[in-house]
Amino acid sequence: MKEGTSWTQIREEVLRRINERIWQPGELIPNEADLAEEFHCARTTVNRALRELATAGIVTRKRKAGTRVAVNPPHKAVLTIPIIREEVEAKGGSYRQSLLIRENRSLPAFLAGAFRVSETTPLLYTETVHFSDNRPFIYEERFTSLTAVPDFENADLLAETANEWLVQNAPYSGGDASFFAVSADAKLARAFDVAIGEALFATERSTWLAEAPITHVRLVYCPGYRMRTSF
Amino acid sequence: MKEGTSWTQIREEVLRRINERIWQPGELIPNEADLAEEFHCARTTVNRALRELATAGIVTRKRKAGTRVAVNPPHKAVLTIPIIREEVEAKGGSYRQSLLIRENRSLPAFLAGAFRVSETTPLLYTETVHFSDNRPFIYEERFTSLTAVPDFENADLLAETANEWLVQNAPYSGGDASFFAVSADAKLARAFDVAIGEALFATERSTWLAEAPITHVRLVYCPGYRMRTSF
DNA sequence: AAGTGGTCTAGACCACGCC
DNA sequence: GCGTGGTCTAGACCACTTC
Repeated sequence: MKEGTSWTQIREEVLRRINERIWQPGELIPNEADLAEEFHCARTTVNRALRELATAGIVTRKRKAGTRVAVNPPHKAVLTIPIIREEVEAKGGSYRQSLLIRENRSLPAFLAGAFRVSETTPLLYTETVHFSDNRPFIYEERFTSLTAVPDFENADLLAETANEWLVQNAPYSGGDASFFAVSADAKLARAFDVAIGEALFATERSTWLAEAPITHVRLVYCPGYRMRTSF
Repeated sequence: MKEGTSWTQIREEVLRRINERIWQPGELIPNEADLAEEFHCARTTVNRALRELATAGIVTRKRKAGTRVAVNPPHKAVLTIPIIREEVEAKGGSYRQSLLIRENRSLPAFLAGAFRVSETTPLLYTETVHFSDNRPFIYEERFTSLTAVPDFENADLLAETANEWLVQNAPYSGGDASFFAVSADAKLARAFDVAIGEALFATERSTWLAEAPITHVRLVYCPGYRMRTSF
């Protein structure tokens, strides 16, 4: 049929009225039926536009109570956690990795809180340096549960990074991540060729599949690295 | 009417088939019409389910090419950037701020790349320490454009933080953020009572409204702080 | 009880993109 | 060309929430 207004146009118009304070924060905006009449379109189309705005946190919707302009702008940013090889190559660098350690280890005590496997779970520990244009870029320390991913013990980690192998072979249902600063210890200082105590950006991530822990990884980035996002 | 299957049920069933590798990564899944027939529902309902999965990055969709299981799990995390007062109070701490500096400044050269205002734009510079239970929590340095937000010059920043005032009074259309590590300089070392050179976690954010820069802020967190998120 | 958003249907046309 | 997803319609019933 293609008459009236498209849902994206309605979304933009509503956004405009909110940004120009025609509809104030906290204020009730017209209901779907009225907006459909104003825009000469079906109520479904208005619904789509407002639903997207609600998902984005711009408005809040409740049955019977109606649709209101959200009081707080959505202080949210989507963080994309890239595959290291892709991050390096996206910046035009050449990627290389060096596998330093690969051995079975039990869970170290300091990880008991972050990585919830029992002390007897067999784990594979790997330590890898990722290079960008032959300069050390990321220092990776990873524990992977061989209970959750038995095949990982036989993975060829020289051809493929642990990250890539797991992405291809171990689905996960959730995870958590943290971001912080560390001082370079002797090992990191040597790896990055900086002084001991240098401030480095680091992240830790755990992933699991239906409550079963899969892997825990700590990445320490080279000096000066910034993780970026837009919103 | 309420027959067939709801779109959430379809979404869950598709997710199940993907997680159980019934549909492999990269593989083409049946088209909307066929799935609608299988689930005894309208094509619109299948469309809704698959659209949500595409938004979440679980599948990729192209006209004519069809719907495929995404090769990479969505390495995405939604980062909520909290209001500092709320972050402190959510952890059960008592919040207090101390406004150290409030004066007009022109744009410092080192920010020219990050905060794109002209050199002649009048800016208000504020420097604030945020406390949690009377311990210094965050050191904030902020530049705010008085062209974009003239009223900010008269804001009562003792009653309300700059962040809160801007959230209430200055809508924004976008922004970017970066996350990194810094070494404590003399000022930060004194503020947090740590040694010079200590590694601290920091973020920088800029926001703008329709290309017009509003504010640029650098937050340096207390030693040991971790920013966390789940996915 | 009544108003409002949430969802579903059946059908239609359109837009993109592979061939 | 033509198959596939993207969108829109008009109508209907449902579910939740406030009154």
